[in-house]
Amino acid sequence: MVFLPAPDRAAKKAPLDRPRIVAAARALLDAVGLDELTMRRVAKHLDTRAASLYRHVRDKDELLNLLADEIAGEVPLIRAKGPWRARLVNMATQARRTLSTLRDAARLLAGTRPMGPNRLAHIEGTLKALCDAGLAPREAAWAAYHFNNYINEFAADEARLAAAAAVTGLDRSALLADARGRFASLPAATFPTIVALAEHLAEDDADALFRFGLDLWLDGLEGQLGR
Amino acid sequence: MVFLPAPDRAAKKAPLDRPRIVAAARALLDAVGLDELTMRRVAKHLDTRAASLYRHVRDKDELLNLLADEIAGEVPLIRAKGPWRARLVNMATQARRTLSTLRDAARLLAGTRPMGPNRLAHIEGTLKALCDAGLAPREAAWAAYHFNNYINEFAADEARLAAAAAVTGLDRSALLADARGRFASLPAATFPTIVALAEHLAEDDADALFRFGLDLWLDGLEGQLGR
DNA sequence: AACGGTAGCGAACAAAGTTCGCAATTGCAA
DNA sequence: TTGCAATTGCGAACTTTGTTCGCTACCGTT
Repeated sequence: MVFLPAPDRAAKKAPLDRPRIVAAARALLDAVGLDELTMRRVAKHLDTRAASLYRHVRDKDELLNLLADEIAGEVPLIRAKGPWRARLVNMATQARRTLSTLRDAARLLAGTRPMGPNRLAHIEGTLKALCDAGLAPREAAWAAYHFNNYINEFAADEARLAAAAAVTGLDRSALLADARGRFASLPAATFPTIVALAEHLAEDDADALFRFGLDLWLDGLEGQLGR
Repeated sequence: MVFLPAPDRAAKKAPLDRPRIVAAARALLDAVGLDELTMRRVAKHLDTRAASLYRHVRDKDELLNLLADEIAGEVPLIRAKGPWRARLVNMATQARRTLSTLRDAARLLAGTRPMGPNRLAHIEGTLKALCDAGLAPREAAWAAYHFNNYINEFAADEARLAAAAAVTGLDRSALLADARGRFASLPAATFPTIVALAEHLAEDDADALFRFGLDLWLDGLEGQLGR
């Protein structure tokens, strides 16, 4: 007859379930980042131990997929009204803003498959806009793939930069300045163009860079419409 | 006085150095893939133990960066002659072909920073072509960033698919067919466009998909030239 | 009141990256 | 040739991670 854990003592510790686990992972993603998001840490955050999580989640991969869709749910959906190009610009801008704000969000999305309801909702919106633009089904599907990839990968690259900054202790702009310095001091005989353009090669203006690539792509798409 | 390891016995085991370590990693990347590329395995391939590697390489990250540049060296360089657009198409096509052929090559490039000589050579070529096209320095730098990202990320996505296939045991087209099936059987009320376009959403035609996105992008770039 | 299924979790495992300190070897100078 | 210092190899160990096993305790039903 063991009495150690005081018989009733107040808080009974709410039972574990998937939503609570995902919520804990969500909180930790912000707090410690994707690289430090471990099963043990998620468990500790729920005041339990890692083994318990496996009653509710097959493995870490499943948890990350759940988390990825959770994140996707935080990206605002754009209403399917108005001219298609403005809609796509809105979608892209919002998505990037959100993904860049949320720590490691883009890296997470890039590493998981988009089959959760929230991610599907965004794909649905993109496809709708592209069909409204007048693209044939096949081209719309292809364009949607590239559109989502563009956003995700751009944001993922930003996240990688941020993560690198976190590791080195320097901040983002210091890291970029360093890269510019390296470009500038390469042998001009071997890499003349790199050296000449060094100052533009790691500019600290992600917004403009993102907008530039997006507009390029949308211009191409508009051209595609006239066959 | 210990005689155990037979005094002279033929092969003396060549000394370790960076090139030999990188070569071993290169061989293993093909043989076992990026996920199974461990320091211990690299060491074993050189008939030594993991600890020895650290005399020649700071850590695994450095080795991966070295390996990434090695891989980049296997992507053929395109001569800086002829019309800029054809050059860019050649570069992109060659790079993708190579990266898709070499197991996990693109994933590796996506996860490392492009500061080795081979990767720089490719950047130089891209920048040169874009300058020749008549872009202003700033735009050329931005466009080069997006160009290389497009190739890398496309190939990285293919690599992820291949890796997923390797894990599940199914092959690439089975996986895509499965994805198509999932899209098709979603609730049509919530995701009408996805369901309607399901058959195009995970098509098994990477070449066409790549070409489509590339042309879109180049079209946009051409438009940019007329200011 | 008994009992069967489920949830929690302590303990342990295997794999990985990395470090430490010692032994062997090598290169260089006298 | 000899002696010494610097380099190199590496066995052993530490840490962290994902994951599994099997026991215990509980909960709801009959």
